[in-house]
Amino acid sequence: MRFMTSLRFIDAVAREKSIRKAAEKLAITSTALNRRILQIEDEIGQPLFERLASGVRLNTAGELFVQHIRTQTAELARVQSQIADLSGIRRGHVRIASGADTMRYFLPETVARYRGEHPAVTFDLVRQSGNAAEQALRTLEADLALIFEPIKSADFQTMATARQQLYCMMAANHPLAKKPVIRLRDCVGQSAILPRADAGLRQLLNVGLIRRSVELGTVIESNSQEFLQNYLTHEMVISFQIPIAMPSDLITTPANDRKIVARPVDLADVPAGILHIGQLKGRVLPVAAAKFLDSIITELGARYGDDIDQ
Amino acid sequence: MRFMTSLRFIDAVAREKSIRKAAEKLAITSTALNRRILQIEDEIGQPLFERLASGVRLNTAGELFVQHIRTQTAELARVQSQIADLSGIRRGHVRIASGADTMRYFLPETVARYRGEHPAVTFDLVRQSGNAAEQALRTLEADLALIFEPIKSADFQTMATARQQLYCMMAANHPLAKKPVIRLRDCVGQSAILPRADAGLRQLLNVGLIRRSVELGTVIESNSQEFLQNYLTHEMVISFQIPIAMPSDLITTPANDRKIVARPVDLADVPAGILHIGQLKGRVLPVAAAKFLDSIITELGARYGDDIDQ
DNA sequence: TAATTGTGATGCATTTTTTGCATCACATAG
DNA sequence: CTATGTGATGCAAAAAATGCATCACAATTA
Repeated sequence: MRFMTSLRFIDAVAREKSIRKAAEKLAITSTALNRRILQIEDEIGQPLFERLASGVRLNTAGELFVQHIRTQTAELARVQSQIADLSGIRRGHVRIASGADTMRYFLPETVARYRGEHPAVTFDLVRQSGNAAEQALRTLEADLALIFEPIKSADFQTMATARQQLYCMMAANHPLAKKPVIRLRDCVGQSAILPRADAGLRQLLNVGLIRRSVELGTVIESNSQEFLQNYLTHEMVISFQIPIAMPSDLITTPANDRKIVARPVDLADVPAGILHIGQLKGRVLPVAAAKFLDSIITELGARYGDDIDQ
Repeated sequence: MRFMTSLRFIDAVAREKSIRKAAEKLAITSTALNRRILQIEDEIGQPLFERLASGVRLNTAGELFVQHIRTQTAELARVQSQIADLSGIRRGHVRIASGADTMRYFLPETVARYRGEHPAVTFDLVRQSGNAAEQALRTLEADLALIFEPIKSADFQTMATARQQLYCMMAANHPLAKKPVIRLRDCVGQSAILPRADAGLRQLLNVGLIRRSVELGTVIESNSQEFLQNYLTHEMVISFQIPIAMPSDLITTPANDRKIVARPVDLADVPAGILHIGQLKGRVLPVAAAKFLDSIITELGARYGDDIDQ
């Protein structure tokens, strides 16, 4: 959209906090970019950026204007998506910010199914922390966010939730694998490998551990779920995971021919955590994004049945 | 705002339903305008207008896009107004659609007072029927509307109301002028000059006349309030008016040195009508318009005290 | 303290885009 | 069938945007 060029440029400068850096990203010279900004400032009647020795920074007027640019950009995308839908073929671009949990299996499967029906819809999938995902909704860099506990921003509008019971994971020949349900006291003295403290799952687990006065032998911490899962076959350790971050058949299929098994942790020890699917409060999503949200909710319903809300 | 040019042009074409006519209004050639439209349509990926022999007409996609243009334009005005307010001097432009009642004395006085405090704010005051005023809010051609009974659109968000008792007006030497309060039965057989049937006041009066089975000798109908008022000094007739459409001192000042007097009609005969002040539902007004709305409410409060709501 | 590095701003020539004129193709009304 | 209106298009002129070279300034580094 040609008429959005100047606005896009200003948004880029605001994000980069530097005209030269933004110019590089936009593949134009700083001269041209600088001129466009000066022109808009001239039209507005006052500067939008403070000029510092190290670059630029939005002033109050700039904050207001950039906010306007971002909402208008999102609105335009919505209208375009709506117009494209008129022709029968759904087009559009859906931007999702999510934690690592859903990036493993759930989103690949759900996106693939949706794209099977609507090949003209493209996706951006950004893995980031819950805080960053909420922030991405606010700056309109993302349309949807999937966040596993906790939600901090008042701007987050939950459109659906899924209760996720904690599962204990281990090698199939691990002693605990014989139990159908794991109690935390069973884990006393076990070596454990855990996600780092900033993960929602870790916080959920910690609360349970403290309540039951159980201490784990935490031998490894990692923010890579793949590392945690693949390590289980190399050492007799336990780990924890929520269903949505596990291969879809790991819980349902008998464990005969599996190297890794998952056993539920008793809900009395650790209550189910909540996966929140939501958007920026008050925003009207583009058709493509709104329909993909429907897909997510349908898929969650098929998987977790009664554990879905809204 | 340079970046709005193409959008403004499209809006103009949509309103004129003709590229050549719009081009003339915009003071450019139809060639240039036509090219801009083709370019936007190309970027959108499908046409926005149907080409007819007599001009052009928005198709469904165009309707959506033009709606977007109008909200975006209004939003931009809001942000600009907000930015201007940061510098201490309030700037902006307020567009008001209103019936004739408030255009006579109320709006001139209220606008003048507001401009006394904020000379950098400019105004558009468009006198039109209630229906047209509501339509102007919807197409974002107006920020505020003042409508005296009835409100028809669900998109109209009432921000304040003022109860307006009906007054009977006549020459000071008219027999009815001796009564402090007029009953409808007093008017039987009197010659009356009335506003035309599309005015809210006329509808209000009609309901009372039917209920009390009173028939007036309607000798003149006119949609010019000035005509009605000024005619009172030339013939022994009565007319009706609401306070907001009368000079501010007509009711309060003793009638000794007046040629025309106003007497309230008993509320038991004709209930008070409601003057609605409102905006398009859900819209966030520019600072200048929002503050002027405050001025209106303050002014109504000063005049009519307890008869104000919200 | 002086040199270096990084920033945004600006004059000028070049490139790109927009505009206007003339004209076409088409539909409708007389 | 003609006259009048419509939007579309080729081409040259006008206007706008861009890139290069360079300036002025501030912060950092030697």
